[in-house]
Amino acid sequence: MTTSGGTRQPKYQRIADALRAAIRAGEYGPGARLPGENDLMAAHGVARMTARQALGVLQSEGIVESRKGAGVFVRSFRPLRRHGVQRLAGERWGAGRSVWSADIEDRTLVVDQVGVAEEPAQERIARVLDIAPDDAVCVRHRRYVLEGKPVLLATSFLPAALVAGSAITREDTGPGGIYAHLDELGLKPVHFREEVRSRMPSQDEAHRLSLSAGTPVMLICRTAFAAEGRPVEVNEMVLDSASYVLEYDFDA
Amino acid sequence: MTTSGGTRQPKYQRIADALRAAIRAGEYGPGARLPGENDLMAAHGVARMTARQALGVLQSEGIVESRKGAGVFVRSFRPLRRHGVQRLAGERWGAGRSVWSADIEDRTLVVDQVGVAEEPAQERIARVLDIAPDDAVCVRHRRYVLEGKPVLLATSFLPAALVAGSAITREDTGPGGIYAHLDELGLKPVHFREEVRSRMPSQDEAHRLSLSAGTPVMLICRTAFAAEGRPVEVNEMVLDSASYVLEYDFDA
DNA sequence: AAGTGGTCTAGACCACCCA
DNA sequence: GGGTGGTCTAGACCACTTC
Repeated sequence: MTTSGGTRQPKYQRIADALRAAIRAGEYGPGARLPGENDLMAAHGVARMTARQALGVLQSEGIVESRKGAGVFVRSFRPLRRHGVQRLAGERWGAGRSVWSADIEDRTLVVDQVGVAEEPAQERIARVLDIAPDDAVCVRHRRYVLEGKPVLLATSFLPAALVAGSAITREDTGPGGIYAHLDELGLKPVHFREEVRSRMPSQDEAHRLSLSAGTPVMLICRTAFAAEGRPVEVNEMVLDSASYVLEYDFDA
Repeated sequence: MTTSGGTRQPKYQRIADALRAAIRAGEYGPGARLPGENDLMAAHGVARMTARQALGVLQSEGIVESRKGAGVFVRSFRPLRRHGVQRLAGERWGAGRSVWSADIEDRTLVVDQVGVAEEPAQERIARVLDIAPDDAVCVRHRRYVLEGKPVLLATSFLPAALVAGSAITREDTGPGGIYAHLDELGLKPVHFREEVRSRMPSQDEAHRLSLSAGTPVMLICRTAFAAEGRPVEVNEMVLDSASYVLEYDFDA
């Protein structure tokens, strides 16, 4: 080992580390503009691509966001809180409000896009709903927007045989939402299972949620069960992870 | 506009799209090796950095993984299932299977690293535990490993005043976990709250969990409450999102 | 030893944002 | 119009894996 030895670190990492430390120290607060590519080239004596790579590190860590022609800025977060358990308490959807309208704090979620279709069930959906593959399912898609920014994509699947002719198959379900209508059909959901994952978004998801680089999505797959364990709905949700905190309360 | 016109797309995106489509079509299965930088340069007539950028897109989407000196490979996933509410898990609601059926279980989690310390409480911890800032807390850190791969970092915080002298303050707690010992102290947890988020990992987290690029972490902050709503433990967990599916079961 | 991905340079042109 | 980030080139050397 020579005198110079030690842990060799790439230049772009050193630059990224310095910027990250400065951000953590509060030198650049939320929304602040970072030194640009030209600044970094001059300050550290590196080529353009190296300065870019340094900024790319922070971007893919999700702590920084670039705006074309404007600069690189520190991101800020103010997540919504989603209550997994109480939000589905019977009182709430019995009273004629949609479950989502129970959402949260002083900011309001708005449904932005709605689509309803009848399709043959994909295999994994058929398995969960306990129906034959290619049996028809009612597919309801919605996008939710918070203060102009899309934050949630939701797709519900219901066995078409159960909901044929009901308001569930129409774009505007009227008051109460899906669960109130299932109740009217004698299919009141009494149990729920939610499975939560996280991954980086597909291109399509990133586009539909206007996600900036370095922002993962959370996936919630919720299955609603009526009496006797009969699955009546599968709801696949894609959430902007920068906009949500999920909360689950339960007893030992 | 010339004959070539149309929607202008960057070359690296076109290349990335082609590779992604090939992977989705099953042309490259899990673990398969993709065309390397040199292949892409030749096949598409682009410079090295452009080929690299294309592969970088897939890497930060988490669907591909590069191994230095070896190549770029399609990633494969086999997540563990973590049951948030154990008492309700099982066959009771088993009429419909879960979406990620097949896989899992029978693989064992092993604790890899343990550390115990007494420290002044950070402000956010003090607030949750309902103690004064800088009151002493017992901090227990653990890392869990699944088949050689670290998948979970957990840090527990308990008010030092409650657990002083008990086995909880020792590295080896002996038989039974923390909750059994809390029970012996008359502080049996009867209620839990879990808050779930997701984001890209810090450098430190990525290193301790051996995460490859494009892999977010899930964060679970669990608070345990004893009788009368008294908070007795806060457990902050950092999970490799590629290794976990969280499941929550609850009644309406 | 040959091939791979990782780092880095010194240029270039473009589209976009803001003053 | 001047500055910004986004794309792209044609080279180079290195550390690493694989054989």
